[in-house]
Amino acid sequence: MRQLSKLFQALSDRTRLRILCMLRLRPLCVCEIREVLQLAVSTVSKHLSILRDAGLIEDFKDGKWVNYQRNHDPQAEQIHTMLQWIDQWMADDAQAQKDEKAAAQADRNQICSQ
Amino acid sequence: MRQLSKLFQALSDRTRLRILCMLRLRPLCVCEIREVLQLAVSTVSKHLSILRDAGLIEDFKDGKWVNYQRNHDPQAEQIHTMLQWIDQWMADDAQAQKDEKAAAQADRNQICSQ
DNA sequence: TTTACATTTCGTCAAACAACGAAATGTAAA
DNA sequence: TTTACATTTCGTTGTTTGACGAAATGTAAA
Repeated sequence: MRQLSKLFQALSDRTRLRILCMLRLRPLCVCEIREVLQLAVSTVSKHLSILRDAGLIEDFKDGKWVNYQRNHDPQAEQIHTMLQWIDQWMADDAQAQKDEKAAAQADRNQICSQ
Repeated sequence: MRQLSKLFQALSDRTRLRILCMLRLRPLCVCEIREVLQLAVSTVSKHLSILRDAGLIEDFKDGKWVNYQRNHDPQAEQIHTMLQWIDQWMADDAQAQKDEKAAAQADRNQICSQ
């Protein structure tokens, strides 16, 4: 039950729901997500660690970047069901659509190192 | 999205998850739930109002008692899916089983008016 | 190894939250 | 109407949370 409440706790923040929606598009690095959300990098990093600790996303490194993607572990059936359930709920969400659009145009090579 | 984060916020507290599990058994009044949880009545009432505002449960009056049950509105498909998903996750949860047992034995006519 | 820079960790602050008891509300029986 | 009592609302308190900037960490190129 503790793990379950932790999962829901991770999902109870709108910023984190926005991140989950963005990650439908493709894996994103912290600065790409930061660009869309317009929040401090440390804040975004914290949100990502909460989503990861809840088992909703995972990360993989690519040079100096850390990419985040939705959990692809085939073991985690319930997480996948939950993510699909969220996708369904958010299907027509204006903010999510706006964010996905912005994320699609975000390019880490342009955004970073400013 | 606001409604969705509100739903997850309601689900992010272990006490409220325990209440949802108890309500699998039958509709319960505040004092029966209070008996199982061993919390102040005002605290339980607050938890119930949060679950209700999120659309997870509904109440109906029976004399001086207010009964709470899981949402039975046939319109609320997504809520039902979510409740089933939670049931599945909690299927083997020891605390939930203990609570359901305690709730089964709780009798409002004995518990109340002490 | 030095440098550049993406990311995480740390410390702080204001807002939100869960708990409680006391007071208010509502309902049914006396 | 008075009384009893289940429930809700209100005000307070300690804890958790989300935000930030600064400092620390890690990685790859110079």
